[in-house]
Amino acid sequence: MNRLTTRPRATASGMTPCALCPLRKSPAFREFTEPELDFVESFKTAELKIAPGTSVLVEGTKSPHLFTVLAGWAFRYTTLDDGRRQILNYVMPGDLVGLQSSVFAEMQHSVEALTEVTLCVFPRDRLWSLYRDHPGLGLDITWLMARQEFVLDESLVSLGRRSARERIAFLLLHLYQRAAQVGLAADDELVLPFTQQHFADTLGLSLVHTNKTLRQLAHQGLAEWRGGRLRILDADGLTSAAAFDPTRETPRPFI
Amino acid sequence: MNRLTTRPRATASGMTPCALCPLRKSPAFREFTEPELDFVESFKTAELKIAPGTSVLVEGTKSPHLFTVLAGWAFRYTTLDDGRRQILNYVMPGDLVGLQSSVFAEMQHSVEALTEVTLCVFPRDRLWSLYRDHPGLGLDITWLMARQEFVLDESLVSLGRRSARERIAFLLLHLYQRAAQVGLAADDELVLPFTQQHFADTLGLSLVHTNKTLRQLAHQGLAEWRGGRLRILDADGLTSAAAFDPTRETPRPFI
DNA sequence: CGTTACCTTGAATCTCCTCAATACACGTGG
DNA sequence: CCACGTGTATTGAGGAGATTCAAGGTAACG
Repeated sequence: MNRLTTRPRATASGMTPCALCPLRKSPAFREFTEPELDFVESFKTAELKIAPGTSVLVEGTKSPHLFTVLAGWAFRYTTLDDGRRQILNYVMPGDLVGLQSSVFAEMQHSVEALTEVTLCVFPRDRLWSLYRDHPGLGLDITWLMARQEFVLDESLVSLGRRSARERIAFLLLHLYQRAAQVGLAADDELVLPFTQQHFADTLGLSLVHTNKTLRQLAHQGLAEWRGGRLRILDADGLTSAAAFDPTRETPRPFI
Repeated sequence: MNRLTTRPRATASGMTPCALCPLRKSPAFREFTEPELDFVESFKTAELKIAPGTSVLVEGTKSPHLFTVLAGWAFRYTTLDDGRRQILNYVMPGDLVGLQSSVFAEMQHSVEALTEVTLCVFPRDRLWSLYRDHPGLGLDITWLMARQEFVLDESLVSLGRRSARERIAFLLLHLYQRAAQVGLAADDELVLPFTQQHFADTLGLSLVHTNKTLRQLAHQGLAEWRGGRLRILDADGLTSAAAFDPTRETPRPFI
């Protein structure tokens, strides 16, 4: 992994040059070639910082932008007419946001920030030139989408076939693992920047039952979630409580 | 939509030439350019016919192939250690199968045929040249994946936030709509080439409860499923029973 | 004509949901 | 400094929806 020499680049003021992108330091991401880096840098038109609770994208609208998460947590969700909300997945640094609007007439889901989120903004009408001139980047997008699909598959298994206890154990492990991959978690500890209501809406459970099951896991010494901080006390116990399929290897991400 | 003149092409014997692909007649798919058609034809290395019940891909294995469904129905699923099965989605003509193995070390799910299925076989190690030399096709793959992700999103909402009755109504409508798009259904009728057990494993419900709820829908004159044939008796009633979000526009597919 | 696979229905049970009340932390204004 | 409001977490009680167990019915097939 030959690190690129960091040299100054022309970018809009205030924007992180892609060459200095903190994500590139992560071993989880692949190295860009020079032309790719140049392209991405010209493709990136802005950097956006949004406050917790702010919507990045709203279902039913059309966005001319495509985003990449540089820092912070968000979540993707849809709501039914009567207010029922289903959180589809959590969005972390390195994730792509809003590709769907490049493909469909309008957004089919919303995205909302949980912490302060820094986004790199790309104009979606230049997506075609990305595919045409930098097929390696096109393949990377495919990679990201396949990984995303895998996450959705696993969620579907959880909601369809796992008990409340299993779902919760699974989600806790999943979030820890994903956060750890981008350096947001370590030492079996992790800050969860959301409420148990979010958790319940992810799991397809009621808030009350989610809370009771979480308390059960804490009481059994498997994991503890207090004051917005998760501590995994017994990773093995939690794994078996999750009905994890141990043969399942989690794919490594890159951008 | 300027239809291409059908002319003979050199292909392996017994294989349908891509120029004559029956799927291309469908208004749901876009027209290929000449070079694209040539490439796809050379990319396609075989045509495979498999019997109902046969596995196309098996979880935990590594496949060197990428498939496209030319005809027939299949389903994609995973199983937990103790045998619980979750069907992730149904695979119909025009769908891509096995892209995940092009991206991950091994398959994370299995695919099994429901009817006799005809597959076009592509070597996954040439996927890179597809992206490099025919970015339009790369973009098409992105399109297909985005559509697939949308389907998974909707399933997640169903399993997470809809009642048994709503889930069943929704799935019936969803299947009818998808089948109709590729010419497998019309006049509110559709052949369902699987059992209620498959249905239950898709919906995250037990077989018994699935059956009882289906009977309820039949009794109320909304839809009837007898002898492998589904009849939608009251599309509007079924739609409202599904807790459909009417603002949600279903994207049109192409390959 | 018996076997097998699938569909159907009833009954008992349990998981999870809703309703309801309380506790706790935090910030605001008096 | 304390009363108060708001948002979140916690716990109990009762009930609905879905599960499991169990038993038949029906159709296809050798």
